[in-house]
Amino acid sequence: MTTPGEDSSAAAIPTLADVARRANVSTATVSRCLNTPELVGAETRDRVMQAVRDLGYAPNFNARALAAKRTNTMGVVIPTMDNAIFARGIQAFQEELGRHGITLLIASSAYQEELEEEQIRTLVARGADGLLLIGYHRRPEIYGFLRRRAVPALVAWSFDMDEPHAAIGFDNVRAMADLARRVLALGHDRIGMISAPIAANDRARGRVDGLRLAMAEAGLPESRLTLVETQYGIDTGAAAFRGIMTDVPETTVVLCGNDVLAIGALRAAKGMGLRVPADVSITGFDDIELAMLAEPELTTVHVPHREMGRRAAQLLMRMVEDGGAAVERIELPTDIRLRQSFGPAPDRA
Amino acid sequence: MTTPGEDSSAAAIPTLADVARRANVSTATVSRCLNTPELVGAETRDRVMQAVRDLGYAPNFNARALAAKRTNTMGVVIPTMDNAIFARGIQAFQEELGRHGITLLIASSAYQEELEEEQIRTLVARGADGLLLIGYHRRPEIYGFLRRRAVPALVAWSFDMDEPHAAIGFDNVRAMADLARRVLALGHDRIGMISAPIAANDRARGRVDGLRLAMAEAGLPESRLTLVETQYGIDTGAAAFRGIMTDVPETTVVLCGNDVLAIGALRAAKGMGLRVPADVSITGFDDIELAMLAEPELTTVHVPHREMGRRAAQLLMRMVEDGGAAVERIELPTDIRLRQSFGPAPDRA
DNA sequence: GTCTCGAATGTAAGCGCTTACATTTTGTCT
DNA sequence: AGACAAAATGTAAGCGCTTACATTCGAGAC
Repeated sequence: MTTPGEDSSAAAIPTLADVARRANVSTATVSRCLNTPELVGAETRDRVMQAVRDLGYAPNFNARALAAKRTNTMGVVIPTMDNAIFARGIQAFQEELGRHGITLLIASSAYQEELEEEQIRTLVARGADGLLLIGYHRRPEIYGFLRRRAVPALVAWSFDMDEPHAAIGFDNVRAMADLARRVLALGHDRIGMISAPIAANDRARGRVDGLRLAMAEAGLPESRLTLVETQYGIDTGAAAFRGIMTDVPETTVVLCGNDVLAIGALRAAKGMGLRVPADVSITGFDDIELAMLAEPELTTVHVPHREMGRRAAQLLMRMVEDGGAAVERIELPTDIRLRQSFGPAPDRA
Repeated sequence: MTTPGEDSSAAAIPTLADVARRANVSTATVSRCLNTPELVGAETRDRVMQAVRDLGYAPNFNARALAAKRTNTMGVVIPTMDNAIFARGIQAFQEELGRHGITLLIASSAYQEELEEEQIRTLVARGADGLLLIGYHRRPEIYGFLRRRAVPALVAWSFDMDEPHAAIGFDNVRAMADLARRVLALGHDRIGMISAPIAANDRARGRVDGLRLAMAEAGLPESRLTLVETQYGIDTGAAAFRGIMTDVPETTVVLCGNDVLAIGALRAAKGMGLRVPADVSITGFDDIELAMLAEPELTTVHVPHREMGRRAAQLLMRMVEDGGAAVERIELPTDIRLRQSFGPAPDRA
């Protein structure tokens, strides 16, 4: 029957020691079989692996992490889950990590700065080997904390040569400036912009700056710009658009800080009986799947999300490898997708 | 300029013992301050907390988990991140957990069965106190494994009284049958259906079954149904729609297994010059944000995602509390949102 | 044969924390 | 003033794993 102390009903979770006992080796050998099999004799190895199978043994991750100081885990804190923008990039990031046997811990900050800090600390406490962070903006203390803990962090979705951190992303200022130049070239001179809240979001800020830059180049005074900041969302985008067109009916184009806001604007325009782009042009940013489905199709800035995710994974793994010694910065190109929602400025009678 | 002893290169990560030393107490007391402060004298507590702050101490999660056998962590495996359908529910799930100081580990299976198994095992190895699983379908071994490990698991997004597992969700069969009855009542008798792959997906299967059920009730033979299975995606939905309308041009309505496929179908219809719903009706399932933005607005089955997420969290926490003794099943109501994409069957000349 | 060396395995010391149990301190009641 | 319970704190044994170091063994090299 059952060996005494091996009461099946109490079937405890098998441990390394159980495997060792069954295979008649020391725990060290079992551990080696699992981690560095080449150091173990073939015969022994087979015996051990058989025992592993028999017992249905699975290593306890926490114990392993504790003993080995390495977790094969990366962490990421995204502003929100509920957002097609990050979904694609993160998915690619995860896939690439998965290919290398690394698990991804995902946390979301709900666009709240303090929550992001907390999540970062949690991730570090959980032993993440490296962290992917969205955008540069966060208190210096956090970066200090990360450095002290020797946890390599990679900033994504942004790129700025003036920032000292490792990053992979694109230059939000330049990307938006490029788009804005096209806009201005078509005679638009009463500009609206709907932006996500700028305070804690360098990407949003950069996009606004890009527009301002292009306007300055074109000699358009600041007064020609109507800027509205609003939370991320289709509804809020729609409301912001209505606000702009009510306050400044002469507006000929509304640039949006992201596609979701733009979709909202598009919808609001339709609701107000405005034709797009005959009466007013609308543009987005990100080129999410929806952009091409909108009616009319949305002109927007295309961002290589999947490539960014994939390469972010590779880069971060490398950083973990060599202790984050070198600070690499990778700038990814964006390009403008001109679609139906954008046309020349209307002739105002 | 650095404070002596704060040599950034050597600054080791502070441990419980460091805090204890600095506060002049035993490690046990520090631990109690952190976990059960009411057991510690006020004065001592202050001293310890001060030391914690001074040192910037943060508990090592893995060590804690190892010693305490409790991680305050839940896990979830979702088919894909890149999917508005789960995003909302999971976000609510996470928020509710967060309110109770529990972290969520998210893994994605890319709709692959084996990958899901692997992720479940990983999550368990990482010490998740409980698991949220999408749908019932998975090998019995997995459920056995979970039981042996005493990790409570809650199935979501599905509900079936015949299944023995704890669950919170809705009856996919009934929900789709309800919608289908409405469809049939309006004279449609050449039915197309675009479904996600059914093999490993009880939700998708249930929805198809629901349609079949309604057809049977209405006395419509199986031959009146054109069923296409295809991967999740707008493009694939569009392709499937084209396929159906090409093969069986008399089709008067196409029901889709989810909104994303339906959006694709809508788009394809437009591309083919078909008017919706004058020439053909189209319906979706899930009522994601896009449904109302589609052109025409999409008729669909509304699912209370956020409520499901929130209550799933509560239920799962309770299950962890009492060791998953009682098997609770919660059925959530769905309802039909009739919108523009759906109308009476056209008179075929 | 003896010596050396490398391969295979074992021994045991932690990793940073929790917690049962033991001990000391304090306050209360007679 | 003494006895005793309750409150506060300490002691120390692990949790399950990795890994530096020690040991054993057999195969050449001489």
